[in-house]
Amino acid sequence: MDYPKLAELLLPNVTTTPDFWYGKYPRRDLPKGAFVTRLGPSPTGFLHVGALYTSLIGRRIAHDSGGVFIVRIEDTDSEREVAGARGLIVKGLAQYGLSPDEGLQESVGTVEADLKHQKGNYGPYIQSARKNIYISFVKDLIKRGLAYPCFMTSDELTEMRNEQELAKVRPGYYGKYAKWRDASMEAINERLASGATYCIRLRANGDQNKKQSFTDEFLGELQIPENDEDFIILKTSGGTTYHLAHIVDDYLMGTNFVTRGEEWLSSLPKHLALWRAFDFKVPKYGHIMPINKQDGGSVRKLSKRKDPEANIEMYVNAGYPEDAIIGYLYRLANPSFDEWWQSDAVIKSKTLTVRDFPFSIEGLKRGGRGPLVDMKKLDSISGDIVVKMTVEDVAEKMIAWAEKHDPSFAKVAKDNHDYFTSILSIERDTENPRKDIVNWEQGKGTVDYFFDDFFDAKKAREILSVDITDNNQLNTIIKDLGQALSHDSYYTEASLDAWVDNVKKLAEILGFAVDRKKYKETPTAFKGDFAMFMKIVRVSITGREKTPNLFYILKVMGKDRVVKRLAQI
RNA sequence: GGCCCCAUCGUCUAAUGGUUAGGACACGGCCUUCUCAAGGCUGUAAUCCGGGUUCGACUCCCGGUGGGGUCACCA
Repeated sequence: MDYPKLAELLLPNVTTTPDFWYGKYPRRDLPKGAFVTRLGPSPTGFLHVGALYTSLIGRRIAHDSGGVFIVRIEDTDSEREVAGARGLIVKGLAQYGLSPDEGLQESVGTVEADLKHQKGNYGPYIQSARKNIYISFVKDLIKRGLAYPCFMTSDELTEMRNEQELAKVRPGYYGKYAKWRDASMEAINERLASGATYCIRLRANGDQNKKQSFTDEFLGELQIPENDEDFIILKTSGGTTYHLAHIVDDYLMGTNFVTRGEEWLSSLPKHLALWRAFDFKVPKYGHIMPINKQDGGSVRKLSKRKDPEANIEMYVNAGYPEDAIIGYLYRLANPSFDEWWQSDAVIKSKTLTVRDFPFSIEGLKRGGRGPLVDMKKLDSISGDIVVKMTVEDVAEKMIAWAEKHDPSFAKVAKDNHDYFTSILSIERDTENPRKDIVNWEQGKGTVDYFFDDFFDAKKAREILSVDITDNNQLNTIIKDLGQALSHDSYYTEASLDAWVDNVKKLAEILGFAVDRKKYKETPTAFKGDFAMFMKIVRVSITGREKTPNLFYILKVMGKDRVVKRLAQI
């Protein structure tokens, strides 16, 4: 068989050769040990948490080594492409501070338009714009007898698979099932003349039963079979498949450390075969275990379709600070995060953030099992992050969140900005600050009652009625309370202790026992206790049973508001 | 089903032949206390099963079992 002739016959218009592209994309001049990594998202929907996770790891490996992090849009399957998805990817990465060194910086619409917003000398960074590159390499493979056309129709393929299933053999286009592998020029010409369409397959030279040892940077040494499958590298449509694009792009772009999801592990033999077919140096590979979720009795990969946790949008909507997500993902990548995060150096530092975590590739080397999402752990990390933020920062972020998700709250918080910050300041600048805000949505719920618009007098009455069933008695207590709390002393007391003494006196006057010991000895006497008195004060001015210390609440709310609320009950 | 990978508290994991099997989150108790949060102290809780090898096994070997991934002209 005259392979060069076959190549010309099949792809007469392709005049560029691999050599041309090698000249156009020279080898990178990087410091020794520098890694070039990349994310290859396909624009099929929202930005997946797994993509964020993979980016974080890949980007960190590149930057820690003085290398480059690339984002290449992998849109070789036009049918699955979702409009606007490129924008979601670019924006999402930027929001989490994971923008690439090379790749799209912005997505404005069409591929052509987006290409004007890319950075880097190894582009285009959108695969659909690289077709002419791929085709040169495909032609080269045909010319060297390493690839050939296959005219099998999808019906024929299905039939073949059925036969294989019946015969209980491995399905696929390999060995004796590779019908067009050794077809004669005559047979090919005949099909071509009849106008038949075809795809291009790699001529495999491996043996499925032979194992090769491969060292994955994260998973360690693996035994993987050789590739014996004549897989497709160029589809009938003329588009390339992922496999071919992966090798051509990563070679040309100088990727020397491929970080990708573990689901790719099983196609590694194909990729190895391709690197060898081109005689390229095989880069390092690190396969990342997927983030899993407990679903009933079983565990499965976080699903784009079924799991809201997979969509970063969910975390944005709930108002988690970006750093909380980053911290959580770091913790998934390197469990040593916990130790670092809780070290004195970090706790006492005002400037250290999760971004300063000393990430290590070593920390990724663990059992080949993906972690389960743990929202409680996320909350714990997030709470730590929020408590480290300044009050102004918290106020600003919460308002920004509320403007999108709770406009009425955003308005009162903005209109009463000073009041809002003093609310958020409660028990904050102490040695052990309150850590009760985990995200803006939940945080809003812990402070909204300070605003009259969110104070529920009816609810307050309901709660109190449970303890004090006699309406007249309750009215009397509240009336007395209103009168007493119209004195400035309850709002101006400097120390907590003095304030408590003052309030205890008031409780006694209103007929409540203030001797705590007595209450402890006879718990049933609770109703007459100081604690009960405080509960009445708390509920009647906040509508809540759980709030920060009343000493601070009175101070922040001020006399007028407190008295007004007591009158409403 | 074939192939590949994996197996320590509920979860994430530490301990690479000798530890009372450690930590974090979650959960319980106590302290503090006007409730909550925070904080301090503290508790419950794990080496999948069965065989070897060894003076000694979470650790090494074999076999089960269980879980995950993957088997496209999708990435």
